[in-house]
Amino acid sequence: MTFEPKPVSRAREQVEGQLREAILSGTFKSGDKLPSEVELAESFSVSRTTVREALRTLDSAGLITKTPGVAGGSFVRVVDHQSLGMTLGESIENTLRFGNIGFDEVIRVRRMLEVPAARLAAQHRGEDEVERMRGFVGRQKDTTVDDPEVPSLDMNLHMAIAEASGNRVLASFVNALHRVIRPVLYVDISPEVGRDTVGQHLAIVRAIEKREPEEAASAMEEHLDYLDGLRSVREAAEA
Amino acid sequence: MTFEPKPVSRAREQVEGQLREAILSGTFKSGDKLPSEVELAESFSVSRTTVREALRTLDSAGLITKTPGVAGGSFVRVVDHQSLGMTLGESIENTLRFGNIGFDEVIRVRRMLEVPAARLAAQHRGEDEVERMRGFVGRQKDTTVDDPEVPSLDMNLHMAIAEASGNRVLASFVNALHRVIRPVLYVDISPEVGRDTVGQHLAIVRAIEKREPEEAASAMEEHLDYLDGLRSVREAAEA
DNA sequence: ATATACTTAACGGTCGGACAATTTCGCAAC
DNA sequence: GTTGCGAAATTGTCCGACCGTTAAGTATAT
Repeated sequence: MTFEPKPVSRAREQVEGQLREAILSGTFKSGDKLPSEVELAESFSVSRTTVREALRTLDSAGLITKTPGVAGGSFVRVVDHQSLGMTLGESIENTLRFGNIGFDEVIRVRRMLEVPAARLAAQHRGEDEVERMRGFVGRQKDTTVDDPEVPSLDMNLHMAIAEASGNRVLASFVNALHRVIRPVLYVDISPEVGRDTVGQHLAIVRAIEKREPEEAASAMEEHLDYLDGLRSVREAAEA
Repeated sequence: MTFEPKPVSRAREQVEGQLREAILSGTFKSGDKLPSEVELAESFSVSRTTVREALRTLDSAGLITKTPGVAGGSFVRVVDHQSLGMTLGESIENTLRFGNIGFDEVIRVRRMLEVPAARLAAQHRGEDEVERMRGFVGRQKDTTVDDPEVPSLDMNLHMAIAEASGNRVLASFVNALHRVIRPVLYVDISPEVGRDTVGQHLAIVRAIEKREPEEAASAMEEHLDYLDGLRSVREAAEA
């Protein structure tokens, strides 16, 4: 029997652990306000400083939000797949900036996820979801390429497709990847590229609307091929 | 011109932002030791409390580690794809426990990633990576099903395959998913299931060794089909 | 009656200083 | 060589005070 020394548990960690467990096990539900810092300090018999450090960790982990003011306090955040995407995106962004993953690797994983997403969307879509997609494509058609909201329109469409797949893990992954892709991909696009993109988007949405999984998948693949082509052209020009 | 509201920046956030930026931009490199808390407090002209809150956030975000003692301090953590997987896994686990994503959704995304991973591994594998895989399979063959390290052996193999794909984003995603899958999937497995699993693992590894992408992909798909079958049988039994 | 300005109270945010706990290192003793 | 001990540096925790923000209530002016 190997004896494993258990790392000493600092007061902060214990408070943090108990609160995290209480939140995840549902003792505090979404939107609930947990006791004030002084109350928590008293019930744990620690200083307010220690409680605050624990709360800061939970805040940074996305489990709670803190708001000042008389009606303020620590509130349990809604931990849905949307916020999950944000959180994942941040971590990926860090690793990317750190240089320990490459942008091309992100792009390839994107393809692994978005093509099946389009296929699934064609199977599971609802009427309202198709309407949302059409809305994004329509607005994209009406905007000029220098409009600052072009990137987010594109991202919104891709995310709408991923959400229509019915798989929330898939949606949050796509969300996370786009958070990293968006700032890089949409620089210096010509009006012609804008028209091409809208056309490809329209093809994807139409296939989803018709409930044609394979058509949707190949339309998405074609779209991603087109984008990859743009990127390699641009990179070659820069070199 | 729309006037955008000014989200006031708390002192803690500014310190945190500057430090984060310094780390990500490479001013502090991996393993570097940041100035002590008192030094930081002086240079930012804030109290040590504020500096500590900022450091706590960075710690929780995985950018630094803090160790007490005379040779202690805040050190820049290596932000590689390995640690990324850990971080992503935690967030996914939270969302799963919170009930806002389902285990079946995790499983489906796993398939979207691991099948291409096997295919890519067959293309990009190195000799040492095959050796690692064989090592895991071999040890798995020699262990009994009640051995507590069976789950981690299985996970290690799947991760070795994902890493051999050469795509670190893919590897970290697979890593993250397995962190969630592991505690759920490996309960009450029979010796027969153990033998089947080893056989399927062996088939995958052999295909990768032979550099046969499609064979590797279909072997992986078969393996995942088998696991899904087990799960639905067990769920039916529980109901 | 309605809008405006002022006060109050509750809470998180910041401060400063103190002490405890942990770890490393050097040095002495055995 | 091992053990024991003290010194030093750094994070961890504590306390008490005050500042800043916010919601709500109250008075005041229009």
